[in-house]
This record gives sequence, C-alpha cells and structure tokens, in this order.
Amino acid sequence: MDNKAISPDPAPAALLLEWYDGHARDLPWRVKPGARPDPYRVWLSEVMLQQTTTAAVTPYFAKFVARWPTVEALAAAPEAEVMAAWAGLGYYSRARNLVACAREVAARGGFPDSEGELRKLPGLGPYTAAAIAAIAFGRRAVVVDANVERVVARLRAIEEPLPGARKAIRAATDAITPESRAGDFAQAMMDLGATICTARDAKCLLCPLASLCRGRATGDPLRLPVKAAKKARPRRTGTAFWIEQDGAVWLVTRAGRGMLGGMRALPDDGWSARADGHGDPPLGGRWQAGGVVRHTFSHFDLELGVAIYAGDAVADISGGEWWPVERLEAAGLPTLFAKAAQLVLAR
DNA sequence: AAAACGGGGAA
DNA sequence: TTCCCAGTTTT
Repeated sequence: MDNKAISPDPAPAALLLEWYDGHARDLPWRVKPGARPDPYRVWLSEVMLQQTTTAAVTPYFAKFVARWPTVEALAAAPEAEVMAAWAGLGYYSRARNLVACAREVAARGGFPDSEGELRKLPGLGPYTAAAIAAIAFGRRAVVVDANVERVVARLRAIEEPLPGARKAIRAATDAITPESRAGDFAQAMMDLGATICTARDAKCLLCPLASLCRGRATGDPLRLPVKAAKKARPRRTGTAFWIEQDGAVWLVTRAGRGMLGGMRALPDDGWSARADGHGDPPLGGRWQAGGVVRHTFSHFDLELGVAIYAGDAVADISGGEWWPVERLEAAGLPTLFAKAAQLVLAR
C-alpha cells in the first residue's frame, strides 16, 4: 500500500553531491571517487558502524581486514575468535551475526547485489541493506540513518517527534534520493550530518543545503528532530569473581543470547538488567573485596563488586577455562570485565 | 510498539 | 554528567 507520495525534488541532491566532491571525509572503508568498493569491506564497515562512531570503528576495521581480508577468510574463522576480536566494540550479537552472514555469503559465492536479497542476511536491517546496495552496488536505495534523520527533519522542518516521524522522514528522503550516485548521496548526507548539521550544532553558514532548509528558516534548526523523552536507567548491583592460581585466572563463556552473549567473562553472580546479582561465590572458601567497577550499559547502570578468591588451592571447578594472566588481553573480555581485571591486576 | 542490546567520544 | 552514534532483533 502506498503512502502519500511526495513529489521528487532533485535540487538538494545536486547541491549536496557538488559539496561532497570537495568535502567527503577520508575514511578507511571508502575508495577514491569513481572506484568500485569491495562489497566485503562495505558490509564489514556498515555492520561495525551500527550505533557506533567512526572513531570507535576505525581500529577494529583495520584489525579485521588485516586478519580476515575476504569474506571467505572470515567465513572460515572460528566464531570464538571473531567474538574475541570484536571485544570492546559492543552489541555482540553483531559479531555472531557477522560470522553467520559471512558463511552464508561465502556459500552462495558472493554478496547479493539487491537491497531485497541483502535484507535477508543475518544482521542486515533496513538501513544496512540499503546502504550496501547503494554504496557497494550502485543501486538506488533510500538510506536512512541517524544523520539522515536529523538532516532531513531539519531540511523539511518535520515537527513530529521521533520515532513516529520515521515514516515521514523516509518519504522525504526518498523524494530527494537521486537515481544515480545514490551511494555517494547517502554518504554525503552522513558526512553533512557528522560535520555540519550535527546533533548539538548547525553550522548553517557552511551548509550546502542552507538555501533550501526550512528548519533554518524557522530560526531554530537545533530543536529538530524532536525526540520523545527517554526513561530513566535502572541501577543494578552484582559481583564478579577473580579466581587466580598458578598464573592463570578462571574464565567462563557467557550464554549465546542476552547480555554480552557468547563472550568470555569472569564468573559472576547472575546480575542482569532486571535484577541484582545474588552475591554467592561459585566456590567455597575465603574471599576478599577487590573493589568496585561502575559501568553504564544502554539500558541500566551496573555497580560491579569484584571478589578475589583467597582460599585453598582449587581442585574441582568446571564450566570454564584457566587463562594465563599475562595473555589476558587475548581472551577478548568485554569492557566491563576488562575493567574488573584491570582493577585486580593494578592492586 | 517497546524493550533489549555496549561502549566511548564530545560538550 | 548527559547525549548521541552509518540499527537490528526479540518480545
């Protein structure tokens, strides 16, 4: 079923692409203008960039393409190694889906080149499928990320609050997306949003779309897009347990789904977003306090106490592995547990 | 439709 | 501190 059609307007794309030719950001996953990018690198960067800043992604992207230069190489990697390499980047279901996607793509002999087929791959939602279709395959696709939402909401002075405004923003983006250079157009919109029309600023004097911008005409573009009020973050407490013996520390691998799913970790007392941990150690004997780590997740704050085992030599323990402390970096601990380990090792 | 899901950089 | 970021998946 069709939504109310907005008539196409080629003017913004014309101005924006002219600006982009002289002001494109130089990013590791981009290629020279006119060159055809490697779909593998486009896909990898787009997945890493989901809800993640370019600054955070850059070193991970370099590490991944050096270690796994092709989708076939990544498909052949053990999932645990990819998870460990992803450690610190967050949203770990992305890493699990990355491996699943690489294996599907390798099995079928390459990436599909249409938005619809890309959308079926694990970890590719509406944004990423459109972005890859446009950037890697030159398809016309309507690419809407947080930058585009902001730029379009201002350009068209869309007053409806997010997330309700998504449909209107998508329609407005569709109406200004060109038939050719849709990939450059998408990246230009993102560059504009990242450098000129930012969340906290609007450098309208530098903006190539200023003459067309209804948000600027209202005199207060910064109030757009309007966002719904966010709810308060719950506060939780929990405990992690440091058990060290003969130069090795006891690590577990967390369950596949849920918080930090599939990642190596210190054993803990079952804390979650819904409830505090029970506090009971995984092993009898003496324990001493090792300090507290404060960590903020997307949907709750955690105060994690670290307990250090001070009992007799451990004989029977199972469900994990002894990991040499001097190689702890290679374990791929998520940041929360890396902080806890740092606390213990610095004492 | 709403909640789950990380972490770091910027102001 | 608070806000936000090249969103997707599950409930």
